Amino acid sequence: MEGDILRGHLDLLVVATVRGGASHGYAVIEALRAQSDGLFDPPEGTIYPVLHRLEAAGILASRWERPGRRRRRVYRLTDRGERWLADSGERWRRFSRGVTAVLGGAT
Amino acid sequence: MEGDILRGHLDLLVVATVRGGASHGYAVIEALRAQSDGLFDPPEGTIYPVLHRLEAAGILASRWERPGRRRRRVYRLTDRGERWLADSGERWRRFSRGVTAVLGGAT
DNA sequence: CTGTTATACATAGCCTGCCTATGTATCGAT
DNA sequence: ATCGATACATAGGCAGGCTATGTATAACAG
Repeated sequence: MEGDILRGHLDLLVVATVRGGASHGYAVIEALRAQSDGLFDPPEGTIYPVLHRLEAAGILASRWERPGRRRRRVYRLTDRGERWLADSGERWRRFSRGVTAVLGGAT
Repeated sequence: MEGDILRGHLDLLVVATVRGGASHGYAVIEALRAQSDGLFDPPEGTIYPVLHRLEAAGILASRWERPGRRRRRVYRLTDRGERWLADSGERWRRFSRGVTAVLGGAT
């Protein structure tokens, strides 16, 4: 990956993939890779702690499932998570506009 | 400011402002604040180490100036810095497209 | 049936880099 | 004289993404 470029934006990406249908940790990783066309490919050691943190913050909620014999922790957005996602999306757009403005015609 | 949201992108922003005419550290801070419409307002303790790091990396070069009696460290882009800026601008656009793609219609 | 790969989770510890706090010095305005 | 703005610098805190490692189940190749 490209350094720590996700720093500060990873929570948003993870919540967005859960919102978009990625129900458990492993699926989040695959969704990020697929939807970013291979650009984002975070290791498991990055994603699982993020999911725990987001659950502790009340943004996600989880329950265990076992579709075969293998267990999965399945996540969904809480109401608070929905609001958080909307706010964070707006924050991202502001940030992105800010960077673009600073870059200006320079590049 | 909004947490560590600049993490991983600050070097790009600083180099872009120098490229855009901000010749010394204090001016970089003001340029970032002005050009981002107040969104980015990094403290001096953030910017000066960045400038030192960028100079050590051969991206910027500096010399001392004293327009009055007060000294300034005046920066310019090296040739390598010009190339680095072009590459980093491209990296930023890829990153931005990636995030937008992951957000999808979700927000 | 054994080894390898994919699926699925988890945590300890490292390291980067942005921030807070603090210090120095010059200059204009009050 | 004092305060704010200008201008530089560095030490130390700390969040968070990454590496490394460990567990377990399933599928498939040879």
